[in-house]
Order: sequence, then structure tokens, then C-alpha cells
Amino acid sequence: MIGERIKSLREKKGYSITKLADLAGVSKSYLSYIERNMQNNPSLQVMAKIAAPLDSNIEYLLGKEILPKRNQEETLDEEWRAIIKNAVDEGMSKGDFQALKDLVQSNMWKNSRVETNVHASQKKKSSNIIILHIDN
Amino acid sequence: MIGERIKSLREKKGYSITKLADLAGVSKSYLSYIERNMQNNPSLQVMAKIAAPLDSNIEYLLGKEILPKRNQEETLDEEWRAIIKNAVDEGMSKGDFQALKDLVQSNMWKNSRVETNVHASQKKKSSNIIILHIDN
DNA sequence: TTACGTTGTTTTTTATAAAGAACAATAAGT
DNA sequence: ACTTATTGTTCTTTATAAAAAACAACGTAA
Repeated sequence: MIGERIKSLREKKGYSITKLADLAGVSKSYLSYIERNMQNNPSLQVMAKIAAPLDSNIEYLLGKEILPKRNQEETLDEEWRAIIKNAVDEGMSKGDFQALKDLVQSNMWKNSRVETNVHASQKKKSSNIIILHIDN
Repeated sequence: MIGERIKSLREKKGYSITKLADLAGVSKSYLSYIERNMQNNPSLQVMAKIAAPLDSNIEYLLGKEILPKRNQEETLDEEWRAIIKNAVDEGMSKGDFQALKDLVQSNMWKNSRVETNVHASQKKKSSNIIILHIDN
């Protein structure tokens, strides 16, 4: 339930119910109800106000209760997003990526060294696979 | 605002306000208010009920209005997320991804023949690149 | 033309979310 | 020991979310 999430985050921050209620700008009585799931239908604005001082957001507070599955799995971190966005902007298609990914399956990139050679040159450090391209 | 999102999705599905209200189990009057942003503080349950028949979810409906920044920037295409998450779970590092990205860009691999050798063996058909793994 | 079905709106009512107490219980201080 | 703060809870009130209903505007059909 939604109450647990809030309580957990609140205690992690070391806030009392009263303190969080003040920071959020909601009544402590209402916050108490919510935490104990005696009131499980707060408004969006109340949720947003509570989430803010917890440095959280509505989705997280909702957890898996209401939201459909896609939002439950935790989000890929920011760095990844940037990298991928960049790649997509540069024209990489899903098909391209999948094809290459399938080549370099699972454990291949776990503990190995690498270089990337395309057409007998083009080096790539910071990776651990050698990809050697051969024309036909 | 939140109203636009709902209206847009609703019309995309070809639903009338009355129809969506029925499907969602909320009153059409209230739905009308929400769409026109005359009521911008619905409860979580109402939001969830409206989102369901639209095959959507609360976050999307919220858009960038209430949620903190991380949720504002448009979400990376779901399909990409799944693909990347999967690859990461299989052990792909950021460096690995960059290497693949560069390969994709070079476009060379597209029309060529391939084999995959890992540790001097491990073949991979149905592709056109030789990937040669080397331990360190 | 009159009537009927749908559309979305505005008015009215009622249910309940959320506030504002007042309260008991534990802790800290003098 | 008796205060004086905090804690979180429960009772009471009031503000408002949400329903129900009545309405106007448009189309369609008999």
C-alpha cells in the first residue's frame, strides 16, 4: 500500500509525521491517516505536496498499487538514457542494435579485453570486445 | 494541463465523454470538468479509473505538470528501454554499448559475411561480423 | 414539424477528502 | 516530583471532490 512507502521515506529522512506534514503543507492528521492506509484516495495535489520534501515523486509513492506494469520496473539510470538518446539521434535503429547485441551475447562481455577493428583499423578503447569486420 | 492529455487520448480512441465516463466508471460531468481543467485536483482512484480504458497510466496523464523533472523529459521510447534493460541485465556495459553504437554507425557490417569466435570458438551464424574475443 | 438520440455543458445535491482541533502517551528538562 | 515539548492518534468540523440531474445544442429520423 501507499502508506508504507511514505512512512519508509519519511523515517529514512528522520522526519516525524508532524515535521513532514509541516514541510509538505498538509495536516498531520491526514498524513497519519494516509500512512496507516485509512485513507487511500488522496488527491494529486496532496500526493505531490507530500512527495516533494521526500525528494520523491508520485509514481514512486504509488508503487505498484495503481500503476500499470511498465512503471513498476525501476527506471534505467540517467547516464544510460543520455547515451541511448544520443545514439538514437545519430541514427541507430532498434534493429541494428538488436542484431549486434545478439552477436555479442550474454557472458561475452563480462571479463575480457577489447578493441574494435573495422576494416582493419578504427580502434576503440574502453570496451572489452574485439569486433573484427570482414568484407565478403 | 492534465485535461488536454485525457481529451487527446479519448478522441484518439474515438470515445465521447459520455462513453469514456461510462467505461471508467466516473460521472460524465466530472470528466467534463477535468478535461477543461476546471477541476485539476482529482483523486488517485479517479485518475486510475480514467487511465485504464485509455490504456494509459497516471504518470502520462500527469505529464509534466506535477511530477518532478525526471519524469518530465519525455520518456525514452518503451521499446528501447526494454531492449537496453535486457542487454544491461545480460552484462552489457556502457563502454560496450558505445562500441556497438560506433559499429552501427560505420554501417559496414550491414552487407558482409560473418562468424563469431569467442575463445577461439563459439560460432554465431545469421550475422555478418566476426567478433573475436580475447582474454586479458 | 415533432420527436428522439447524442453530444457536452451547467446547476444542484451528497459524499468524503482534508483541515483543525483536542486528546493520550512517551520523552526531556528543571 | 511536576512541568513542558514532542510524539502519534482520534474526534469534530468545513471545504470540496464527485455524483446526479437538468439543461441546451446539434443531428437524425418518422
